Amino acid sequence: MSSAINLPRSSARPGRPRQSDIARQAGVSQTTVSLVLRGHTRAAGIATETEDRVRAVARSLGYIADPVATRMAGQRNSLLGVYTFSATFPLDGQDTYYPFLAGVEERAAECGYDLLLFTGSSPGGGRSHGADALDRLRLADGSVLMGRHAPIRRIVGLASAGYPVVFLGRRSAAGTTIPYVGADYVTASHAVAQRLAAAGHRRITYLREPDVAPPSEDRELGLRQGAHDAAVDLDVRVCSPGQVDPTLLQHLRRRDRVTAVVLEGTDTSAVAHDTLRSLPAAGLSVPDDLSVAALGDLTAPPSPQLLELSGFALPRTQMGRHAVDLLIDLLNGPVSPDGRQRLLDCPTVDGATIGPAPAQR
Amino acid sequence: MSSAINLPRSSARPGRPRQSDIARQAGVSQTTVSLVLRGHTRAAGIATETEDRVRAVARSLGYIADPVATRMAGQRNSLLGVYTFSATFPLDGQDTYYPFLAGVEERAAECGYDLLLFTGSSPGGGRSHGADALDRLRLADGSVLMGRHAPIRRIVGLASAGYPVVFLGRRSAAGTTIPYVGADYVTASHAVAQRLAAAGHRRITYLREPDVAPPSEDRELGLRQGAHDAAVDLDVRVCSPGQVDPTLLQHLRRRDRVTAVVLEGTDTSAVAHDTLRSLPAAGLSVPDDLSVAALGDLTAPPSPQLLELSGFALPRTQMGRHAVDLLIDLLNGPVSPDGRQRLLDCPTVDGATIGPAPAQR
DNA sequence: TTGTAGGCGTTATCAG
DNA sequence: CTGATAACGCCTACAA
Repeated sequence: MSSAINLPRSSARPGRPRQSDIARQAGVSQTTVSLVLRGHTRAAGIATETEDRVRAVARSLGYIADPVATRMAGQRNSLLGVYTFSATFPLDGQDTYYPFLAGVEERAAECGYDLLLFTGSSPGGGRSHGADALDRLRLADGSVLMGRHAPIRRIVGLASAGYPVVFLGRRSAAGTTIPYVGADYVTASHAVAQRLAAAGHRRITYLREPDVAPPSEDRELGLRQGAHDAAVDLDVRVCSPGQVDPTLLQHLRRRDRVTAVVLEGTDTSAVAHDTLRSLPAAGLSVPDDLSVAALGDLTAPPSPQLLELSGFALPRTQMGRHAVDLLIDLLNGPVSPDGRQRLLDCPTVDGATIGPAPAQR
Repeated sequence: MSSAINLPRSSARPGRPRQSDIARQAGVSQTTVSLVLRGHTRAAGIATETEDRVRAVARSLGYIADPVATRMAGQRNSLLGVYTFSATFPLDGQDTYYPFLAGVEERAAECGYDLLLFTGSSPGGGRSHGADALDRLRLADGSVLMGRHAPIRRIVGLASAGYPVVFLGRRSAAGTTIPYVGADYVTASHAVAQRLAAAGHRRITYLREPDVAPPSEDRELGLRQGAHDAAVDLDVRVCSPGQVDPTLLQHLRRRDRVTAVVLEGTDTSAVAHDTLRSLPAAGLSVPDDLSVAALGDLTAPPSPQLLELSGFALPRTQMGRHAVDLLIDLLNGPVSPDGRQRLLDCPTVDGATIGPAPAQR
């Protein structure tokens, strides 16, 4: 019989008061309780007297709506997923993703959403990046995705299956473009080239990481255009982490007559850090012997006493906030194609590492 | 008719696949799907063939159980809540909570849990700390709570209502003690007093923040005991942020003959940072004129070129990991009272700011 | 071996 | 103005 199921609720378990408890004590129906508690009393035209009575009983019982049931009844769960394609919280204190998360969290809070942090992407985790990892996104009403490397195809699949997704960073696959909030690397990098040119530099080198990822592609593009527009010699040099050493830097400066080096911030910024660490050993002082510019702020400063790098930063927190806004827009209905992609300006960082080009020796 | 209600689900909205969808495609009942997916196939004696078929359809549909419904039905959903009593991600880049979160995330991932980040606590958020904020925790199987200031009473309420909770930091209310994973501030602070004594300091001052919070209480206790054991003069000085200036420091050194100052790391470490910033203006060099020790690492270093502070650090990431372990233990059944509270050792930081006590002038 | 039915606590619709 | 009644998605005791 169902009594075996019912009894524990009504008697055995002291439990939390339910709307039906209030209803009984107030002598109304459970529906009325719900109406009153949700403030629909006007719309439903409920007697003020009734309302007061219900409210009183609710208070006296210390009633609190069960969030689980509430979300179950509404058809959304007010949960926004956050998925990072890489360790969400890198062990070595890299704070690449943290500011994004901060922005996401801030805005989500303001909008009444909680965050579902998917942990599948952690290295050594019990879960893999595999198929089911992405499927779990469905737990949330919609999700913000990020990470330098992401399986676009599958994300496109998700999105076109109607699942609301926003990528933090410009991403697109052949044909389709998924909703994203990115940084305008092209424009910002273009400006960096111009600044270097304005400082008199005629030969500059961009030390970029070898992996193919939109941020690096966009930077290279902007830098090339900027260099071209300013009639500056640009050498794009692809380096793996560990390949940059004092010798290379000396060669650049002495042999190739390069007067400015452009670095980029990535999830590890490994190449950039290598470069900065190699400068002293190379006997090059910044910006006297060599100017240095950064495309995007470097995470995890290598040493404390470094000069602030000139270049531009990423509006990470802002990006996080906008991503949430876009996601919520998506949740609330279709968004025009134009509105689905948003690029934010990168704040310029004056810094102290761009100086006038040294006279040719 | 209900068709008006049913249609949107089955056709209009692509939505998430439900067990009934699987059931239909697999030609079985929804019950069977549930049984199979929960692994009750043995107990229920379900044909292996049926099971395979169900599993295949589930996979092909990318089925994932709705965590809300799962919990509603009284089951676990493999979600761990994280609630911070203060902004989880402070705007000013303070990273007090981040390492905790990192530890929690790591361990949760290893154990197959996702994280539910409750955002109710953000300042300026649309939500308050109010009643419902804490109640949303129920969406998760259990929760990790943190924050220098927390409404213990209500947390005790939650815990004694049977909801699994672990506090990150030692917390107790009159009578009850909630499960926690804390840092052994007492022992670590005691050791700091001893170290100062060993360096010859006979008069030291502890500049602590005015608010009453367990970390500060424990530190004061340990420091007092350590000072007592080492026969050292300890002055505990309660300072509000902004009250520490060069003049105060000069007075301490010149008038009170204090040779060492002890600072504490809090969520803002405001007083500590004020102190550090005031040192140069006070004409005091560290550690020649004055030794400085830190009880807990200071978040958000005030200036880049500071010496590493001697004292101890917090094993934040470890604490986060242990909190998850404890929480999972709690989830799996009763934990002995002894096991419900865990204190971790604080790693000693040698640093460069404790020097021999200067000779009395 | 599989399906039926009822319940979890709330919201929403629709008669009365 | 109020109260049945039916979802929401899942789980499980019990029936067939």
